[in-house]
Amino acid sequence: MDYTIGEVAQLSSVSERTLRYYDELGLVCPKRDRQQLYRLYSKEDLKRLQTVLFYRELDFDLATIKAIMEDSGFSIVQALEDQRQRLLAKRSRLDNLLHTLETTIAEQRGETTMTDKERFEGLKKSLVEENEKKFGKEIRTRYGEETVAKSNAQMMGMDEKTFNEMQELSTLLLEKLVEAEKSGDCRSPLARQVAMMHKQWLAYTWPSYNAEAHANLVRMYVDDERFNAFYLGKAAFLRDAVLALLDERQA
Amino acid sequence: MDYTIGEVAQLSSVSERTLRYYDELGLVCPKRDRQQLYRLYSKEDLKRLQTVLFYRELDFDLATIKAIMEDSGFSIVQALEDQRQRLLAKRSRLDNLLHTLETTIAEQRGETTMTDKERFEGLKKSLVEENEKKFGKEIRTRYGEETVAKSNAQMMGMDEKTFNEMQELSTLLLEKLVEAEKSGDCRSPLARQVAMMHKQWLAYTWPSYNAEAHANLVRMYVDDERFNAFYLGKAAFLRDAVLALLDERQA
DNA sequence: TATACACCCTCACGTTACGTGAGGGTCAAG
DNA sequence: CTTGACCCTCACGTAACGTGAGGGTGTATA
Repeated sequence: MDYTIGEVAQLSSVSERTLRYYDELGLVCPKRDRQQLYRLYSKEDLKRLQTVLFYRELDFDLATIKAIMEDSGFSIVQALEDQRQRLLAKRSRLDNLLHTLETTIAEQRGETTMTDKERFEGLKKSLVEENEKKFGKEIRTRYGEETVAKSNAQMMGMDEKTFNEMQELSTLLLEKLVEAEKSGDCRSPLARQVAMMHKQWLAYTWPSYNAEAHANLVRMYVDDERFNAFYLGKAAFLRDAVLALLDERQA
Repeated sequence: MDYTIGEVAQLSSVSERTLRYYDELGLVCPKRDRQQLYRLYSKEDLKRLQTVLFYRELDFDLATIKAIMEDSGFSIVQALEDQRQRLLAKRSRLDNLLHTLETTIAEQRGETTMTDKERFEGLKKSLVEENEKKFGKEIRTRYGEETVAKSNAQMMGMDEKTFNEMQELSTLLLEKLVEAEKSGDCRSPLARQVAMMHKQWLAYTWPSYNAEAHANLVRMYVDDERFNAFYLGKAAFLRDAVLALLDERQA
C-alpha cells in the first residue's frame, strides 16, 4: 500500500517541499504513478526516510547522509546502532548543557561563581561533530562507513584528559612538521619523528593500526586542500615522511 | 578585563564571523578600541553571548532571540528559567526519539512491529516549536515575553489527549467560522458560538483568561496575514464575532 | 629601518536546506 | 461544466553563516 506525498508529509511531519528535495537529491526516491506522475511512497521508502530523519536530527548534512547510505557496506541495522550511540552522546551533551545552565542560574542568585571558560561548557560541538561537518563525506567515500563509525565511536568515548593529550600531540606534531620540512629531507631523524607522532596521533581514534590505511590517509591529505591546510600546506612532506617510515618498517 | 574577538571565539567556540554577525544584528555589541576599532568584549558581553547561545541551541532564530532580549520585561534570570524548561522539554523529546530508535532496532530483529505512524514518533517538532518558528517574534513584540513564556510552559506540559482535544476544537472552530461568515452577521447565534469556541481554545494555552487580551489578539489576527491565512481569510469576521461577544458580556 | 608575523577590520560572493508562490494538469463530486 | 482536492515543475528568496580579498596597526627581529 503506497502513500502519496501529502500523506507522507502528514505522517512524518516533513514538508512536501522537503520530500521533493530529498527525491531530487537521491535520498528517498519513490516510484511514480504512471498516469499523473504522482510520487508513490512504499513502506521501504518510509523506512529509508526515517533513517534520513534520524541522521538529520543528528545534524548531518544531506550530502553526508547520502554518502553514508550509498556506501557499499551500508546496512540499516548498522546505521541504527550508529545513530543510537550518537543520540546517547547527544543526550550526554544536553545534560552537560543543563548543568551549565543551572550553574548560571545559581550564579545569578549569588550562590556560586563561574569562570568565563565554564560559561560556555556544553555549548561547543564535540570533536566528532566538528570532523563530520568538515570532512564527513569525503572520508566516507574513501574508507567506507564501517571504519568511520568505529573511529567515531572511539572518539565519542574519549574522556577529557585523553582528548587534551591528543590535542597537545596534534599541536606539537604541526610544530615539528614545519621544522622538519625546512630541511627538505623526508628521511631525516626529525621527519621520522614526525611520522611516528602522526602514527601515535592516529592511535587515539583508530581501533587498530594498519600501515596501508596510514599510507592511503597521508596520500589523501595531499589531494584534499582542507587537509593540506590543516597540515599548514605541508601535507606532501608529511606523506613522504610517513611513506619513508613505512618503507623502513618493511625493509 | 576585556577580550578581543579572537579570544572570545576561542573561549566560546563561536567563530569570529558569527560574532561580527551578532554585532551587526545588535545581539551582542562590544565596545570598540579607540585606535584600531577592535571589538572589545566585556564580562557582560560574555553573559549576553551565553544567553544568545542557549537560545540558539534551542533552535530560536536570531530575530526572535533579539526580540526576546529587547523586551522591556526581559531579565536574564527569567530567560534562564525559560531556557531550562525548554532544555528539559528537549531532553524529553530526545528520550522519546531514542525510544523510537530502539523500537526500530527491535523491529529489524523481528522482535516487534511498528505502524507507519509510530516510525516517526519523536521526529516531529512540538507545537511550541512550530509556533515559535512561525510567529515567535511578532507575538513577543505585542504581548511581551512573560505572557508568551507562560503560555509556552503550559503547552509544553500538555499531554497528548489534551493536545488532540485542542486540535479537534481548532478544526471544528474553523468549520463553524466559515459557516457563520456566510451570513455576514457577526451577532448571529452561530457567530457567538464561534467566539465562545475561540475563547475555549485559548483556555488551553493561556494561564488565565483576559477579555482585553482576547480583543487585542483577534485584532492582531486581522493585521497579520499569516494569522488571517490560518483563519481561512476570515480573521475580520472572527474579530467582529469576538468583539460582539465581549460587548454583550459587558452590557 | 625594513620585514615578518599576529591579529583585527570591512566587504562581498557563495552555500545549504529548504519556504513560498506562480502556473498548470488530473480526477471525482455536484 | 464547474469546483475543489491534490499533485506536478519551476524559480526566486531567506537565514545563518563560511570563505576569501584587500587592507591597517603593533610588536619583535634582523
